[in-house]
Amino acid sequence: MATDRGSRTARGEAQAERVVEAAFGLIAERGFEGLRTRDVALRAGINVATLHYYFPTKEDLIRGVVSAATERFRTGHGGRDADAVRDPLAVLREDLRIRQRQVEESPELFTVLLELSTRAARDPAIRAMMQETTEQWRAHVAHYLQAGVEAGVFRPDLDVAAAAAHLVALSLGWHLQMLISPDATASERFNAEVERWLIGR
Amino acid sequence: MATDRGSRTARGEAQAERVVEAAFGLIAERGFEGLRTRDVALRAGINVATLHYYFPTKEDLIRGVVSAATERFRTGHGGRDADAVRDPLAVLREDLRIRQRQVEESPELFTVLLELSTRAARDPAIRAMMQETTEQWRAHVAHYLQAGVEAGVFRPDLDVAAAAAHLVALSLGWHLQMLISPDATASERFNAEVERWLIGR
Amino acid sequence: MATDRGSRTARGEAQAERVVEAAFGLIAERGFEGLRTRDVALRAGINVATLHYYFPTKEDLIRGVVSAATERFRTGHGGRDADAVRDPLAVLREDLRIRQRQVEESPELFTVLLELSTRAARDPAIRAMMQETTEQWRAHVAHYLQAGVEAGVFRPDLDVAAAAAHLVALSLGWHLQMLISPDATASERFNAEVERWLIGR
Amino acid sequence: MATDRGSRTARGEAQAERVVEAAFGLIAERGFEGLRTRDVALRAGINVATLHYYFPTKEDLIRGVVSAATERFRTGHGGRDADAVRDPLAVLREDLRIRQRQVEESPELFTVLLELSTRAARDPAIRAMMQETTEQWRAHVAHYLQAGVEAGVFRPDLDVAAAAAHLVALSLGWHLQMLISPDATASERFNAEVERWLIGR
DNA sequence: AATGAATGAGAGTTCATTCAT
DNA sequence: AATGAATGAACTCTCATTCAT
Repeated sequence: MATDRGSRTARGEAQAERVVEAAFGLIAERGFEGLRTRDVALRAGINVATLHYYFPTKEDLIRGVVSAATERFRTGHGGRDADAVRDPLAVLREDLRIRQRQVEESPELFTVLLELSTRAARDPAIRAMMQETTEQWRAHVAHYLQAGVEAGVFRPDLDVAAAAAHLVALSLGWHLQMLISPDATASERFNAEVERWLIGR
Repeated sequence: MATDRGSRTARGEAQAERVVEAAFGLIAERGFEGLRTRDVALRAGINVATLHYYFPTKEDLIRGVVSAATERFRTGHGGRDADAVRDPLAVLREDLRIRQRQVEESPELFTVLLELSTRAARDPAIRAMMQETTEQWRAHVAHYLQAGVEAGVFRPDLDVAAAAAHLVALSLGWHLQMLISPDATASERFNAEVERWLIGR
Repeated sequence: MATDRGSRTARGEAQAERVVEAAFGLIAERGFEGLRTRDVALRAGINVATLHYYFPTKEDLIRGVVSAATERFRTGHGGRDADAVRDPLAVLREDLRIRQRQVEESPELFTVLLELSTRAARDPAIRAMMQETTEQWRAHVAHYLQAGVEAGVFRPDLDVAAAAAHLVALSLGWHLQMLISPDATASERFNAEVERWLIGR
Repeated sequence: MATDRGSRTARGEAQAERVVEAAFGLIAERGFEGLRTRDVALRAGINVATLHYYFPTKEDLIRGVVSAATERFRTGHGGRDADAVRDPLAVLREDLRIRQRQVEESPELFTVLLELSTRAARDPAIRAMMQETTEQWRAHVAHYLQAGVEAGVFRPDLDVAAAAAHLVALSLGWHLQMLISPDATASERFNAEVERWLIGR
């Protein structure tokens, strides 16, 4: 689903994904500046011309990477908890834990997302894709924060909307920090402080 | 002080700064990918060869930009309040307000800092410069948070270190969000929520 | 008869002609430089690989176009008047009129022939085909000019061979002119002058 | 004068001309299709990058060639006979002879001009340059034809404008013919016939 | 201190052609 | 008879950098 060329064989689809995967890895390693179509093709085990067969321009390829990266990120927040939230605090903890694990297990995802963010400022197509992702995330957070307030688990005076935005920004900023100072603060104390804030003691 | 070539005439110094300024602007507009020495020289009103006289390599120029950007950023947090903090809450508010104003008045600064962050992950020299900056910032925040706790303005159980890291990450994440969704949440409600968190009602 | 692959089914023949037709159109529109097998295939409604089934190489395809173009051109000069010419002046006028109409109705033919001419200088195979065409044309003109001289319609001292070559060159040059200055001179006055020249009043 | 970059050293100017010269030669040899910037640079004794320093795009280079070719062609028709024409018939003969010599001595000029003509149909900038050239040529011919009519050397009923266009087209067509059939008709008989036409016996 | 000219080493993209199916 | 996929070889153009002046 990286791109949506109407006619593409199952095999072709797999190839395209392999290409995106290769590009993803290279962006993680060398950033956007260091992204060379030739290297992507090499890593994907194909010829540059073949790469262009799947992604006519480098821009298209990058869009494919954005699509893959945001989708991969999305799987982080469970998503389909559209209705009831039994234990809001547990969900919050799980959420923080998932993010933590994601950063530890696949830090490249965040490196890439950060690279993409700088592009988002200039490329409307990318911006739209990333906006949708953060919006979903914020909505997800707001959902269980609201449930927590109603259940009396979180502070009754919590500004849910602001807090959700706050949490999202916090996560983003945390990851950004990690790029600059990989040896950052202990996350346990950090998370504990977040809980105290939301619970209000 | 943009760069530290010991020997440079006053006029030369001014030229070098003009060049860094030009590079800064171009990074803000087009990102790192779009940075061309030729364009920098053009904007600075000189010849490319002349640019290379001042900055032998592009890397040198970028280092100059990092240095200028971090310095410009540093002026944000008052800095010289090394000792007493009369009114911690006022300082917090002032701090949040300053950041807000900075984003509004010179958003390029953050765009550039974000670009630099992606580089920091790969370039130790840049990383060191950026680490120092965020470290100073965190120390500054921790300083007045501590004062606030001691003065009984903030929650007595506040984990000052974690909260300081939290606030810095929050700011960074907020700016990052702005790049993706320029039409962000109302900052007043956001700030109010931050205060409630720190004060604990 | 576009190409001469002995064995080709009726359907295959039709396909091949459709391909040549497409190539012809594209040469007219974009010239030789702009001729891409992919585009030809697209316009012919088939796949590039299929095109190569009919025309193994691009060169083969071009030869097919030459063949089609010269044949189409040939239909211009009546041709089979091998023996008697009743009214030489009428034939001349008809000839000039036919050329005029051809240019107006299908200018692409001349555009393509011109493109082919530049190739003829370098490709002996093409040169041979084009030589034959112009030679036939010249012979046809010489035929009725001779008849006209004998019938006393044209000047008795007319150098028939030279005049025939003259007329052919004139037509070619005229078309060439049209490419450069599409808004050319009125053809009536032009034709009248040609008549005066041949008749000698 | 190939291009008109405001600031260019005498040496730079010479280089640019050498490049155009090289391109001219290659077009003559291989046509437009065979024109490769790398080969042009090689023949001019410079690096491809240097070529692009003088001519940012291939299109620019081609325009340079057009400019050089038309200028070179223009020197054929004496030009500055703006006023009196003593001996129109002599001028005509001289004109025909000059063209003949030009074709013999530098046939590439015509090969190139023909290549350019096909481009003229698609590129307005080139078309304009070529139109101006043929227009000047036609005006020059008309000038001495008119003088000849007035002097009683040429037929009194000669349609000067049509005849001038006729002569220009004739020359163009003649050269075109030469590309297709290099072993063309004897030019003396051809020229004699032209004279008879204009003189009217 | 400054610049026009020059360049090596790519970069992205194109294209005729081939091959497995 | 037809096609999606694949490729080698090239092509135009770019860019940081150098050098002579």
